[in-house]
Amino acid sequence: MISQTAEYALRAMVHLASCSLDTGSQTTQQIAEATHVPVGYLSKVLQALNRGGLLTSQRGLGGGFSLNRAPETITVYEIVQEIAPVQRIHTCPLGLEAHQTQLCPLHRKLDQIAAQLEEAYRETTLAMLLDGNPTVFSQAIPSSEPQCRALGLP
Amino acid sequence: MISQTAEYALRAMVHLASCSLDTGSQTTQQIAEATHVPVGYLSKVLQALNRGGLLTSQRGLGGGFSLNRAPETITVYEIVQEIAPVQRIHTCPLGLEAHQTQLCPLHRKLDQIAAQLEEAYRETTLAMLLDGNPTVFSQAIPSSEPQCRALGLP
DNA sequence: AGATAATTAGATAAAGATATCCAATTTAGG
DNA sequence: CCTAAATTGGATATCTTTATCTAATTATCT
Repeated sequence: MISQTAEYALRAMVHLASCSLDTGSQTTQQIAEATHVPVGYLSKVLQALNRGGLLTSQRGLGGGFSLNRAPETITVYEIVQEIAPVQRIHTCPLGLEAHQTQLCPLHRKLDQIAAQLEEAYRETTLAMLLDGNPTVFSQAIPSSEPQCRALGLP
Repeated sequence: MISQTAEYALRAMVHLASCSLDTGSQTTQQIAEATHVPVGYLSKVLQALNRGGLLTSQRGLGGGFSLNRAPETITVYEIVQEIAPVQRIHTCPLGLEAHQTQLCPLHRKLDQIAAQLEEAYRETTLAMLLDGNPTVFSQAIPSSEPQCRALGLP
């Protein structure tokens, strides 16, 4: 349903959302360890999210990535759309002239379903994906390892 | 949202459904021309649908493929499931022990959306994808070229 | 039985998604 | 101003999906 790359992007964004309350920015390394995503690949994904205006990046010592807006205002739709957009069917995949004005029933239905999928993504904000229990985000972290509290990592 | 292969499978099934009323079976060649799918590749797709019990095949002279059941009883879900199943999320993609019993909010939500997608496929039968107007299927075809009336081809 | 038409199966090629690695650039701090 | 830390970008490798081609098998009709 969603590509591996989009899954990585969502993990990273949820993690950054969970960090946005206390810590400032996170390095690619930290995000990679917290979300179990290959660091080299994650780097590309974060760059794409940055270009899309969802993140802000800071180079140099003490730099890293952080959310550009509040988690309540960022939707799954925006993230997915930046990485691997939902393919709507606006013109006939067979390239038929006759179907340019109106798609055949099959493609009309498939596009309806794609629209429904888009809608589901649009309705979901990052804030909704943080663990409901607020204490989870305020309690101290015993380990020195990078954590992903939103994903509930040990 | 759906793979190219699944799209091909759906086209072929809709075409066969539209043919199921008058003509009997259709050869791979005929289906390929009607649906604009590469014939060599379509062959593999039809084999898969056949193994899945959605089609019946007949070898030899006068053979070909035809639907195994009535179009009203075959759903898009069955077809998609045979070719490129919707990936539900039952276990944590990160392989975390702690998430085996309960997924984190992100993956819970993604699975909910996958379930909604499955449901949309389940609700759609092949019969619904035939052109609503019954006259389309009873009128004579002027050309000698293979036709795809369900897809509204010229 | 033989010829023809059709599916089946295997090997292989091309394209796109996923992943890795390394050099270049930027920035903060001593 | 120099060093360490961090992002950025380019080149490249691997895997999966998509697609092609060819030989083998099966079935029908004359």
